[in-house]
Amino acid sequence: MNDALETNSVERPRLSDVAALAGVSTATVSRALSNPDMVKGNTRERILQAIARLGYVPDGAARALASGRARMVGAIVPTLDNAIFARAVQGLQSTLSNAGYQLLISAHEYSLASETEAARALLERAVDALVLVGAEHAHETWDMVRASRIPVLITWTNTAAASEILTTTAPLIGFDNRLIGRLAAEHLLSLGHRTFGMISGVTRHNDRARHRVDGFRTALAEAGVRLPEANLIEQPFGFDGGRAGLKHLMQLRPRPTAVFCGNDVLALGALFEAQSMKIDVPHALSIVGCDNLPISSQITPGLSTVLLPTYELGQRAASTLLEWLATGQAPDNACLPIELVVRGTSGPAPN
Amino acid sequence: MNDALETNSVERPRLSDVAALAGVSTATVSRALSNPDMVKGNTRERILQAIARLGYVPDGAARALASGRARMVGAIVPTLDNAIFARAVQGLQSTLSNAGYQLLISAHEYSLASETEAARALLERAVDALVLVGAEHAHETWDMVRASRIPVLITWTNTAAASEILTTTAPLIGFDNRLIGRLAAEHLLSLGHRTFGMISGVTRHNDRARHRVDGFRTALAEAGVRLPEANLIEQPFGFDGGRAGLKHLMQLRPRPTAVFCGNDVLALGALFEAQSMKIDVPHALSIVGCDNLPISSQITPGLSTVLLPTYELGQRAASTLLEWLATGQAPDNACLPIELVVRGTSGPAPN
DNA sequence: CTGAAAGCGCTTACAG
DNA sequence: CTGAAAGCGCTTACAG
Repeated sequence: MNDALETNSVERPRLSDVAALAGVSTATVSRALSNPDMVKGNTRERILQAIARLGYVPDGAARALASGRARMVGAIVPTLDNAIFARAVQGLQSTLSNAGYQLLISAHEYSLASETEAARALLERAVDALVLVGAEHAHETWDMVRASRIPVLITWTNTAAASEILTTTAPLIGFDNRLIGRLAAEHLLSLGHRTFGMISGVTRHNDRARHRVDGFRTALAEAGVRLPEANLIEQPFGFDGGRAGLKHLMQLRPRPTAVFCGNDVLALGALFEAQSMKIDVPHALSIVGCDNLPISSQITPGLSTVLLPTYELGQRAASTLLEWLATGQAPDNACLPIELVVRGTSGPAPN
Repeated sequence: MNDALETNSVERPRLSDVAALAGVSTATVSRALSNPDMVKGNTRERILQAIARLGYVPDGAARALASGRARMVGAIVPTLDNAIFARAVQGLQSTLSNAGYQLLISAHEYSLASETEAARALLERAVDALVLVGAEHAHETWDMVRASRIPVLITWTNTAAASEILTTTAPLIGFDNRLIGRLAAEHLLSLGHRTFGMISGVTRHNDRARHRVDGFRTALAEAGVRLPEANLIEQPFGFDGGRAGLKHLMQLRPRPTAVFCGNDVLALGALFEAQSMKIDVPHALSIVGCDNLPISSQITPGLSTVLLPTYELGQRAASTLLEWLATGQAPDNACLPIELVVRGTSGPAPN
């Protein structure tokens, strides 16, 4: 019965159409929508009916311009093609949308320059806040972000960028990436390993990767074990990187009996390569990853890993940002708990 | 040297600030930005300098309101937690952002109701276009989408929703999901299998899943093979679903010698369960999945699968939408090519 | 090639 | 509790 209204009108209905139909002013309709208890129940009723009748959907651009809030949050991640970031984004998105915020997403594929472009693009959409991964960003990115005066949250790390010429900082919600490396080292040391390898993601412009290397190396050093340069290889994240890394490590002499990988994708690649090479994991080689991807608990032979609660990270980042937006109070830094999950590592084979 | 300007101004610079500094009208600045060759090179120069000097970033809300284009596209996917959707979103995002469009993303977790909510939320942000997965959506979703009068693209399927009480349709860019099932069936039949099982995702409200079942069953029937009800089990997407599905199938008598899974996540779960059950894959059991996730080419024993070019799908959807927005011409439907990738399937064990 | 001015569709003090 | 009106920061015919 409202077909005529819905189907025949050439124009999308406006707030004023609703107001006219309900016999009130546009101001009242606006209030009924954003501040329902400012209008009398009776009036509200009529307005809601008019809205339903017309199929009215507010225009976010106008609303954002008038109110100064777009109810959108931007996020820039390295890639969605790694489950670990996809999960975090999922956590971010679901928490935001429950609070009426939408997520504008962009990926920079590990390029600082495209991150800058992405930041510009998101800021141009008038996002209310921005989520970044890691503390290391191009000067231009920091400049723009600062100039925009919107809340910015750094995730995935609990450590401000080291090479700070910049005074710029932002609240951090993340993990202690050094501890990740330390947990791996201590675990492998406790099993009796003495010869190690590490396959890291590319550390340039990636503070998380660097800190993981750092923590691993430091913990080994504390135990009196040195990690030679050759025993640390950087590879692009991906199965192939893990495979190439392992291939390299396995031709070293003495051959490492334990390998720590910067994340689970590398670790899985290493595992697959070990299988191809007929290396007996875990008896001839123990592998520890990081992330605890769903697949990591399924795969055989077992893959030990450091569990990162990334979905929770996404949720936490979202709720932190929402509170920041609501109160105007910048939040404290937070460091989410991580834990080592042991599956199928063993001591070095006696020889 | 522009520190004073950048750091001390309390307000974010406006178009009018740029105009004042460059000594032109706001109209000219606006043109310099969106239609550079409408302004003299000389003038443009000065404007660009003023912009750089002030660190001006346009306000997207105002721009969207005035121009009627937000330069944003909304996408609603079932979940980002499956690599296959994450990849498609990545393809979508990168193509869009190259064209100056940003992606507003939402996930509905296989709930039609939350899809409706997501659609409303995105439409309220005044997106210029919308991308949906599958042709089956709540009545309310279709209504809103139609009322919004923006381009809407259906992806992942090449078939309009069957139970169309609705006259609503939208251009389709996707795969022939029936063919996926058919390819799996024909492959397994050609190996000599006669007893089959299928682990499908939940088919309710999921046309893609339904069509895959359909195609599998139809192709078997054409070869004179019936798929008994008990040999088809629906499971939620996830490793656990695959595991549970396989457990069920393996206790049937006669026991299936070949299993087709609705996607690779289910197939991997089935594979893991087979390993747990010490079933020799592929000799005692052949498994075929769908998607060709990166992991699927790495895993042992081999997993045959139907390769879906989902990254390309994302790109294609983006470019189609961009052209639609540019020309106003609704695009034709498109069906992307798929192909069977054979890895480690075998004929049934002789008995 | 450039400017003055209207207008995009909302929100929000300010009155009442 | 409600309305009249100004204003958010752009774009875009319309003139010149």
